[in-house]
Amino acid sequence: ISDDEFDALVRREEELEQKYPEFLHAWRIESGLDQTATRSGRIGSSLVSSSSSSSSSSSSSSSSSSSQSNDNTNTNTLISISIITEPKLDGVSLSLHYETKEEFSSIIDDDNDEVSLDLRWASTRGDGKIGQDVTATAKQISGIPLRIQLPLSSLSSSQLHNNNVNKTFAIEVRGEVVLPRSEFLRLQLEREEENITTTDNSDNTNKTVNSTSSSTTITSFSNSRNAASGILLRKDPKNPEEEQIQSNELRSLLQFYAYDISGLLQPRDNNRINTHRDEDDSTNLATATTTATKLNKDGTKRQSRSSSSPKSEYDWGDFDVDGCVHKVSEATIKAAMGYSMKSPKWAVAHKFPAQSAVSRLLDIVVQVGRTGALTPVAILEPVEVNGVTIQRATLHNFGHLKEILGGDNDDDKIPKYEPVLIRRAGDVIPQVIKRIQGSDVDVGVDKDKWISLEPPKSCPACGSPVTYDTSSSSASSIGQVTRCNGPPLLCPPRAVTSLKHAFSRDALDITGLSESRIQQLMDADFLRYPNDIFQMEDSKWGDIAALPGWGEKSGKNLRGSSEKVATNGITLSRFIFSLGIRHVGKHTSELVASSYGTVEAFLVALDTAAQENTESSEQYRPFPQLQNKLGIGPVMVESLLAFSKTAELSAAKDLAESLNVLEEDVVVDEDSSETDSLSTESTNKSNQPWKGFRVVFTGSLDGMTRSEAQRIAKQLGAKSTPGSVSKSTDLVVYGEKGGKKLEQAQELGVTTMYAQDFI
DNA sequence: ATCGTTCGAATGGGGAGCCC
DNA sequence: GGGCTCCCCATTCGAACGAT
Repeated sequence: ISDDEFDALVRREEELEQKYPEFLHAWRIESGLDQTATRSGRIGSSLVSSSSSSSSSSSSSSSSSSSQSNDNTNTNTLISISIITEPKLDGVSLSLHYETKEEFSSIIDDDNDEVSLDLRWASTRGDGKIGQDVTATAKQISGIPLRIQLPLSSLSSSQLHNNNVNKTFAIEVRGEVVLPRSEFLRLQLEREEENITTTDNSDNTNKTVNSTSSSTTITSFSNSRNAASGILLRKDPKNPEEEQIQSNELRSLLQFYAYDISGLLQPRDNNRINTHRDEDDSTNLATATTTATKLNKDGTKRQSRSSSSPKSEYDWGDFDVDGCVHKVSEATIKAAMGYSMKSPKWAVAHKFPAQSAVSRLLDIVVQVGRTGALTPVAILEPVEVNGVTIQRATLHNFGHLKEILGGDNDDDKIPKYEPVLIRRAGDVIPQVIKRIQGSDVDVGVDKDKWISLEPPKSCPACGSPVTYDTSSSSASSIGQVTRCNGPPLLCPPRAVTSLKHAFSRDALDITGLSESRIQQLMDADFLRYPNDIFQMEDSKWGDIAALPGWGEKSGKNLRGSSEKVATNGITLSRFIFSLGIRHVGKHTSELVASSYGTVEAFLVALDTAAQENTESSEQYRPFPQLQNKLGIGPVMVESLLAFSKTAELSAAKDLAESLNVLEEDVVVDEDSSETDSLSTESTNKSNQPWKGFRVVFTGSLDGMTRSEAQRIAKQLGAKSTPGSVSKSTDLVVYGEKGGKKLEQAQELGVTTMYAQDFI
């Protein structure tokens, strides 16, 4: 529901509470949170409700609870959580990695009271994927220290007595790179002026090779986030000194504000570096009132920038802010809450409402996706929203489309030029909100002026009949995805997007091949299967370079890219991901890869599956290795089975032939491949002391991550390794600082085991 | 002119675990 | 077993940048 609807509900609740105070929950009165909860909307209420659930059911596992402070005998114990609110800067996120020079052991031995960490590298996009390496630029950005000193006392005792003595000690600092608005405006003016003068010159002396700048006209920046991004990604200029200076100047305009420090920085005994405020003090960050925390540790004196702008560095009136972020400040609770794949779970963003505008619907076109999904897209009269022109917006599917545009009578068509309300969701994505009935344009009965809202009966690209995703229970057609049911490779848009997917960065990682280039190569008969790029004959590379839009350089680059992949090889999970099997994305590919280890094993499994009788009643029979894999269910197995029976299987085999597909190794974080010793263990069925157990891990397990431990438990026959303790739990393995779960286990009489014994 | 990348949200799904 | 939450998967949009 929209923020407006939510606020309306909150107001109604307030009214009801005043009218019937006898129904107020005890926690609302006690917590003192009720005011903020209603005022700040979602964030407040979601936190309140989660803490209320933990107090109402005695055995539920609240995320963390500071166990020392459980001296309160009240059954309605509330966990006190402090929330810090900061502005959400609109910039480019940056991940900084700092590492000690020496191994960890020597740091302790030297009787230092500080650890120094040096900036190793900086990359855009910190989570999971490695973004672009921008280390060189980052070193010149104001607010990014080259070295950080941390007091040893800030490290937890478990870290100090860690077994990993011969590892270096590293932390990751995440933050936002921004260009202050004043600088942005100044740059914009400068560029506009420069453009006027250069265009004036070029009118007369077009031929003169100008020495000051490249021949392309300098376009002015349109918004400060993109400008920051552009400056950040700008590479080191090779040639003239002049450009070098200009580049350095631009870089020095950027500023960095940290919002998260993670890695091995842990609280010690819950005292040191506990709340946000303490964290600030210990690393000499800004005070709590400054909102954006600035990482500005001494030791590295940044050259102070030109004092043209004497404003306070914490005056965020000079920054673009697109909302605010509410964060849990206690480090222990933050650590317990952890991260999802994309973002921390201890922070919630509350964004400013998006601007909306009115446009007109000109047409609805149907796009064909890689999996055959037919997606309706609205073609709109161009309108300006938040400084950009909107002309298209996805309508997701035909059920959703009808709900938005269907009108009062559930029409199956809509007149052209009908006004629609649109906005940019999150200030980025064009979105059609609703139809505004009552057009001032009368289109009459002209058939061309009416736009159909019905899904097509056949694929607009290849003419194959369509199917509708059958949702398991609901028979309603709302929201169903319409799909092209024909052979994927005979449907042009599907063939192109399949190849695009196979060459994408997370798959085979071939650069220089966009969708349009792939289309071009397919039309010219150079490309049909992914493997073709690796089997290209020498002469054909020349032919490609001769195609329109190509050149010697681009041809050579593409060839270089493919040869690099061929020689360096790719991991098994990337190989599997590149096949584009439905329901088998990046993560699932890793799961599958970790089940088979080698391509050979994987292909053999597909082969045997292909020969299986489809009528088999046992769901996992075609893929016994996947049976106990968490995260892989019947639909995925079905999808793999379907793939094994298509012609694409032989294409996959060819690809495996010409590529060096690497065995998965333990470098992968979660659910990584099996090491040799483990796989022999797993094949030895007799060695399963925990057969059928449900095993829960809690506390820190020396020497291994929790996911590693969970995997090993499964090797030992464990049935599942859930995250919390319940009645059905058979065994709890506890390490240092295992708090609540251990207590619960003892209450429930579940068997427990010390982590060292487990190891 | 093209390519790859960045920012972000919305849709409807599958898989898994927990509570009742 | 139904209801619910959380994570993962696929798909869509546009502007700006450096490099080519």
